[in-house]
Amino acid sequence: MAETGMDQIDRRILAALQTDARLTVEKIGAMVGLSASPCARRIRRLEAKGVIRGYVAVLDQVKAGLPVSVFASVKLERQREEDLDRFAAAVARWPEIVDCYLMTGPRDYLLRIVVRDLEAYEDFLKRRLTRLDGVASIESSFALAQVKQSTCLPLSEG
Amino acid sequence: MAETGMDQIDRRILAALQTDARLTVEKIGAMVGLSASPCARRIRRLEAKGVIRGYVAVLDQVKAGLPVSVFASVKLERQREEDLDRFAAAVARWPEIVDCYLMTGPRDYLLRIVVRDLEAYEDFLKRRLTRLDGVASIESSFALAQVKQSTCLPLSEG
DNA sequence: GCTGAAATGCATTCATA
DNA sequence: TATGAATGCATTTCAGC
Repeated sequence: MAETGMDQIDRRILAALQTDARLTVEKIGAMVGLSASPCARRIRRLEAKGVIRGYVAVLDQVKAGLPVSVFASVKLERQREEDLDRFAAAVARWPEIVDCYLMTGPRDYLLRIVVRDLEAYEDFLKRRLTRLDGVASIESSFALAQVKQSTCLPLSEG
Repeated sequence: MAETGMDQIDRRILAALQTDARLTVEKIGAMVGLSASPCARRIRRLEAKGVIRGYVAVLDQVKAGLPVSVFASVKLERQREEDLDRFAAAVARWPEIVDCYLMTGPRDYLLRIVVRDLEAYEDFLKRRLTRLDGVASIESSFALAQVKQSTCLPLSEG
């Protein structure tokens, strides 16, 4: 099992920051039963250990003018390390791909691609994904709506 | 096409905040060619319009002790509004489900579920998902690795 | 490792153009 | 609608326990 070295207070601090990163250390401290300075120290330590990767603004996809999410599952012709590396490099390069997972099972990757409309997706598919060396097949599924997007991992224990 | 009412400066501010929400308004202003106060005003306006949903801490799933992501595609027995609503309510209730999309095609929902290990997933499946009324079938695919997780939407134009 | 107080630095507000 | 100065507040640091 993975040892995280965190106690219950750390997890409660993380839960608070995953909900609202603008909370003051004083308020977070009050939530977890600590005063400001030790609370700040714990947060710095979680940052230094890399548990906290960063702080970001979360946008509304629709209001930002990018309402369409497409899930594309990709199968490669070969799964040698160099094939995987080349695919990962392309994925990192293209901002339309917002999420990418290496998967078990018959399909190698699952991507989430964010675009303005279906025409933009067609364009991305034709000019980018299908032109990439080593891609054997792509299956696209379209999201009609985002039912839930949580920024909080389920940290109840550890 | 969706009218966002944003100009190029707004988009560049959003790009900066999606990368690092801790940037000072002064630095963001410098990036986009504005001084602190008008830059702050634009940010408040984007918050008020709901383009910016909030500010959150992003965690490293592995270092937080929750290394496993499972994608589950769910098919319901019926797709009446009340069936969809009931499913959405359950999804909102369960913190293990971090993402949920209503999909086109033969499968109704795509979920991402985050757990500590496969045993925890089995537990979640048996005690929660499969027990939910109206669920016809569930197909699970496991992520071996997270190749990319971007917090930035591709805002290049709009 | 926590507390509480003092100091630093940033965001916000306001007067001005 | 932008600027720049002044105010107010959060974070950080430090002395003490």
